[in-house]
Amino acid sequence: VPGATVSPPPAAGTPRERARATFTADLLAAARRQVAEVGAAQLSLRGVARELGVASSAVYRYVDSRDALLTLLLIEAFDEVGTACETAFAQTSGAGASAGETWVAVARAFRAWALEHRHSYELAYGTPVPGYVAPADTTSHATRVWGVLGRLVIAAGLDGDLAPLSPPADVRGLVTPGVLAFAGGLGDGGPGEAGLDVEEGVVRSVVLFDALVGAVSTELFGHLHGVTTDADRLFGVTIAAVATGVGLTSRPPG
Amino acid sequence: VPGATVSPPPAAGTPRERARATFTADLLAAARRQVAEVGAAQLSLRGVARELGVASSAVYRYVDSRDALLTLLLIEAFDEVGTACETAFAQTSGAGASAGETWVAVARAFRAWALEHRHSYELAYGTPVPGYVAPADTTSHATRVWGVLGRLVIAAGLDGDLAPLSPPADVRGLVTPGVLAFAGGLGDGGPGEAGLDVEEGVVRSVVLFDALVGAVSTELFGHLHGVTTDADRLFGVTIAAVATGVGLTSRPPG
DNA sequence: TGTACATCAGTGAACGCGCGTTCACTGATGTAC
DNA sequence: TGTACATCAGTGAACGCGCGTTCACTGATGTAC
Repeated sequence: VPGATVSPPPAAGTPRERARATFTADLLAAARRQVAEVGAAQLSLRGVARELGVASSAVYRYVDSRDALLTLLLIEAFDEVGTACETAFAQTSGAGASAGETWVAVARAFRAWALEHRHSYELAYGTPVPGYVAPADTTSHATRVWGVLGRLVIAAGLDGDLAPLSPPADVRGLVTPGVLAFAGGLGDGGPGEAGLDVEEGVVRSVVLFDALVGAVSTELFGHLHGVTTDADRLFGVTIAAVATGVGLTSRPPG
Repeated sequence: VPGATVSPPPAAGTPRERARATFTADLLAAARRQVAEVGAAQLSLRGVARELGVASSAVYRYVDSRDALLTLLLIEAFDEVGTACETAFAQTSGAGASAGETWVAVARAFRAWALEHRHSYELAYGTPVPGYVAPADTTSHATRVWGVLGRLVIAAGLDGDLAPLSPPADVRGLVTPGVLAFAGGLGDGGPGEAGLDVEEGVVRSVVLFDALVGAVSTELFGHLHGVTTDADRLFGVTIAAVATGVGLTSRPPG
């Protein structure tokens, strides 16, 4: 009956596999909750096991080590924020918004995710967790936000919404070949086809990325505590100002 | 002999007091080294005691708790970076540089300190140390960098180097009264006398501050790893772009 | 100058806590004939 | 359908480590008379 295995039933696999899958899901959920509560640096396998009502050694049937669990959560975090930014980009630019408006929407999505998942943000963009180094296979997930920023710049160029860098800067040789290749593969046919300087585009993306991390980190880590009466609005103004800096013009409608 | 106590000798105080002072200095130095090596989150009183060759309980004669020690180091960090920025500001603006040039110099000083004191930067501007809350008396030290940025904006306004916020933004009611008062006391007579909108000036300072933290955090926390061939130059371009965003024009010389 | 007392520095043991990881083990679930 | 064996899940105890903080204590350094 080889055909039977082709179309998987609602819950696929042998009973054992299903049990394993659900327990793994529970384990990840518990780990997520733990990170949300105490932060990634304080994530402990024993704590997770405790929450699941299971011996601490049992966790090792499902996960190689604490660091492996951290990696799973890190990938999840990058995917969440990546999806949030991609969605915001698609919806806003799809609705015919200017590059500046799209940028603000993406930035707001980034911030909203960070505020909702404070400790995931810390794990992804904060101080590295002591003793933990993210393995190489996390980068493809981390890159998704970069992809959005890159396409944002490209779209702005295509729409004529891109002012020259001001002050003018020589960016030749600033960007790594690997990243140049990555940027070249973005958008419809890439930035080159749009007559854009790829290197300069990457630099603009870096400024945008720095702005995201800067604005969210200062707010989340308490450096704006007592400074503003309306963090939301201040974020918007801040983000818009940076847009001007990178040359993302927000043309008046019409 | 009350007059004798008025002019303190080179090493002041009773022998006991002097011993206490030097031991305290040694303790702080060891704690500094420890933070530089393993990071603030991993700072331990036992580790410090070990480095000093002393019983762990002995440290409690000099410091109330681990948190109190962290506070001392945090204040030190803020003072270091504050001094660095203040010096850069004074030297550059004193040499007749434009607002844009002064801003770049201050930003470079900020970054240089961060690179040299990685873990102090993390303590001051990174993810909060789990379980530690900075007491209120650290804020006056944290504020020094803010003071530099504020005076920078004021100086730019006085020199006519300040373009209107672009895109124009309504910033009324955005800033807390306390911070408005702080900003009003900056510079020679304050921003009001220079015909500046104090609230708008604070917002500009926030953008600059976010840019500092953003650029340094992304670099230090590894998010630009493999992106650039010259982090120094990229930082300069990034920072200059933000200057344009907040309206700090760098007029061509002459 | 000398004695009696108070102050302070530093010791070492202990309390109580938490952690990651390993390992021999008991049972249950699957598989092959 | 039934038996013999292999696989896997989960247990509980243990190893070895580190931490912050307390506490009764020994000595040395200071102070008052």
